[in-house]
Amino acid sequence: MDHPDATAAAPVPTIPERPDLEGIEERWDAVWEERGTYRFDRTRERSEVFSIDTPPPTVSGSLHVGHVFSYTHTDTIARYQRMAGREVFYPMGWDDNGLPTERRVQNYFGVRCEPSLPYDPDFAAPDDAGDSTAIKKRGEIDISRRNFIDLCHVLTAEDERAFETLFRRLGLSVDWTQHYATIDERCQRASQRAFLRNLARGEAYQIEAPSLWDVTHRTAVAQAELEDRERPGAYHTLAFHRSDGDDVLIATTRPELVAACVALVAHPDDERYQPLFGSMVTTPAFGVEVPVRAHELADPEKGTGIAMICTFGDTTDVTWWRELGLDVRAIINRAGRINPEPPPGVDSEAGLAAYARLAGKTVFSAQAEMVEILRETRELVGEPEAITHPVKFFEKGDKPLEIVTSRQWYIRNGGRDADLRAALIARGDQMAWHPPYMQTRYTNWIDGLNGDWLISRQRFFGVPLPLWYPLDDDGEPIHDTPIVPAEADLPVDPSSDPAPGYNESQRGRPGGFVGDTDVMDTWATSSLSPQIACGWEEDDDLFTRTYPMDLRPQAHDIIRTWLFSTAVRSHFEADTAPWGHCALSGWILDPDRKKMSKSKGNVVTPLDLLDQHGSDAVRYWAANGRPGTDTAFDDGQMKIGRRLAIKVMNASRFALGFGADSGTPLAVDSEAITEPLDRAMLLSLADLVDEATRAFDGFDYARALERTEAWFWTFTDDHVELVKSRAYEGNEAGAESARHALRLALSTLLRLFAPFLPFVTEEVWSWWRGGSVHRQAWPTADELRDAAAADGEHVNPTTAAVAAAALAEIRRHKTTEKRSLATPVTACTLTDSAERLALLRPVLDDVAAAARATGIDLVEGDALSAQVTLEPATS
RNA sequence: GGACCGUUAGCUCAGUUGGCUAGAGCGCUCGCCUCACACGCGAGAGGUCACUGGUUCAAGUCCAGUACGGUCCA
Repeated sequence: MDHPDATAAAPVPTIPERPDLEGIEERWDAVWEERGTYRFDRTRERSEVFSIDTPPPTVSGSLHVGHVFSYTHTDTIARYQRMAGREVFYPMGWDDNGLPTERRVQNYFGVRCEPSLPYDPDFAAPDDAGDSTAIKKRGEIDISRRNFIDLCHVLTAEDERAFETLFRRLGLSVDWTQHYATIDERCQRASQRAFLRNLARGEAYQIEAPSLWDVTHRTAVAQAELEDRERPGAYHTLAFHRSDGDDVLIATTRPELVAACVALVAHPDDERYQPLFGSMVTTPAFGVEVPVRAHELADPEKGTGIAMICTFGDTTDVTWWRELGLDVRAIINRAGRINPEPPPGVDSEAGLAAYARLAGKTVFSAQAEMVEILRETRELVGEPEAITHPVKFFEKGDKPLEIVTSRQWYIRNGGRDADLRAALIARGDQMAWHPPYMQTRYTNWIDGLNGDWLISRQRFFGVPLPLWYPLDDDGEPIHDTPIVPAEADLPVDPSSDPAPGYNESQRGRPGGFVGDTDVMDTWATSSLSPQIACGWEEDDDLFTRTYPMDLRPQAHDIIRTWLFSTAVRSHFEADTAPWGHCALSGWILDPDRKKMSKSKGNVVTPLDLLDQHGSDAVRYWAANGRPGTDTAFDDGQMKIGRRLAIKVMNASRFALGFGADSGTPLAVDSEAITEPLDRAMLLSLADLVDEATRAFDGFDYARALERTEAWFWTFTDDHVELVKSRAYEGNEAGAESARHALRLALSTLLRLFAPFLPFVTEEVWSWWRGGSVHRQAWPTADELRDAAAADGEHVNPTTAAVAAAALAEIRRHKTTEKRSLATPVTACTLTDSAERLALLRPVLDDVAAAARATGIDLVEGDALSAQVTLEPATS
């Protein structure tokens, strides 16, 4: 069934005298909203729907040029699909869940989340919010997690309004009645429900194990949130001691961990150390006996080829520790300081004395102290050798990650299971990747996983793990038997809601219960965006019409996080890939080819850009960025976009100027199109439609735009000039042919441009056509080819190019003579090949008229040339 | 260290299964108020397609390698 706009009757035309672009964004946004132009029609079948899993931008920041860029790409595809007959499901989400918001709420309101506090239903936001001096004076107020989350809503609501304003201004054809926020109740419910189902099926589990730990935020982090940063460090060569009195030298960048050393390791093939395998050595300073072991991960090239294994210095230590079955001798606590108590094995007098000098120190100062100790014991060999090496950081952190042992929740992701890994890689083959090489990143990431997905975070602002634990008679939690809520009761906050079957008064009491205080990783919620947007388990009707979704657009840097985790959730929950297509957009680079970033001060405010150039112009620039390709910020392109929008208006004014004052709607009658030049133009346009359609079907919006734009400029420069005289003052049939062809071409062009320039095309469409251009049918080449041969006569499509070349040749003479193009030609002889002259003859009158020539003589020759006599200059 | 992407006119980029004298826009130069548009129109200059080999009748396009830039992962 067609949308009503597609069949709306044409109005009496109203063509402005001097059309301009001022204010069209606000005007049309209001109209689209009022008419529900982009409202999703949920009566349509799945096969008729095109559903888009829009990336929810992080609310506690501000939108930047990169958003404008990539969201425009998606919108061009949405608009194309809508015109191509699909009912587009295009919701918008906001990602307000997570650390960035937490920090902002904390600072803005002067509060601190204390998950052990009960919910206070009467709590009101502090009235000195935003006043940092007042807050400093009174200090932070401790509030419950649920109250904290309420404040979050207050603050993010403002940002979300600003974001919506910007996106509307940009012309995104989002259905604004469909939206979600990752911390809202619906998302919390979905997130907890999915977790409980993962748990029930054995896909989620908890384990006490060494994991990556950010000491600043005091939380565990996942592999996907790591980044390597180059940091200065130094190799310290230390002497371990053999029982025969010889020393074994090892090089380490972390001498402060000697007390945590549990073994030495070298490569099994390393002949230097083979005699030592299986023997014991003692550690410097502490005199602890540790074994020498063999493992392939030891790098013979690195340092002295033999390394110390500590619990835990890095992820390789964890691997060695696990695979070699070593002891635990942990010395770093969750605050990133050396434990007050020495680890097992450190019990000699000298060892205890040395350890006492480290206890309580930060890792940084412990290192300095340890080096001092080793100098005193003469077990530091030579001087430390300064190096630069990659160190693992939490992407949002500013101190190196440590590894501490803690009880955490995980979701299986193939990191420990070859079958699951293969299955998830195979999911990649069920999606079409745009551009295709992005799939390699997905596959590589999964191949490189070294553990399951750690989802518990020791933070507050997030979706709580929906779990309680019974307390034994001593008041200790029994972690092995977590208590789960009924799905009907979701969402729950275990720190405010009592466990099922218990009273709140039993919280924390022996024999009672305790709530899990952790929240889930942000990605554990946003990985469910298809389920959330499509109404999983809450709106079955919507779900069957929209899921799995058609398109996931996103930036390529979050393939390892958002894209992959979404694939994991859909794999478990629905045994399917979450989408048929994923489109990866590139970065915006500044003119120096560096990634745009705030710290460099080169970020331009998107709203300023839209104000300055107009939304269509900014979209034009964005749509020129090819899928997956990094693109330089270039306001020159925006200026070109603006010129294009203006040109569309002016050309439309010309094309529609004939019969516009008759008081009747302007007709497009293909029967009237009889002139060969008009017909040849339509054939060329048909080819363009084919090409643009093919490009869009392959998600290559940039190509569709490029071709349409190039065709349009040729159209205005050549075709319009060639038919102008005939349209104005030709005989009845000739004039009508020109006019109807111009209108048909314009109607087609407006639709081809509509995905890119939604405002100006809608404006021009409204001058003479009914309904919204954005709900019209995408043009087809067939309708144009039929119109070009309404009477069964076929024209050679090359005709248009030959005529244009002839006109250009005459124009060149006028330019060379430095005369106006309006200068009359008193005599003209054109030479060209016989074939081309045959094409030229039927359209010669058009060429002559455009050249202001009384007549043109044709002479057969090798190549195109012209002899032109101009009317003498009157000076 | 591994993988992926890129390298075409001063700048930004097209160039689809190998087949033109390698294109566009911007910028530059020179002109032009031509009844849609001076926010415009016409014309011109400008390139050893990063480099080295190879396949082929034919390579910007395919293959191998090198250099440089970028990204992701170790």
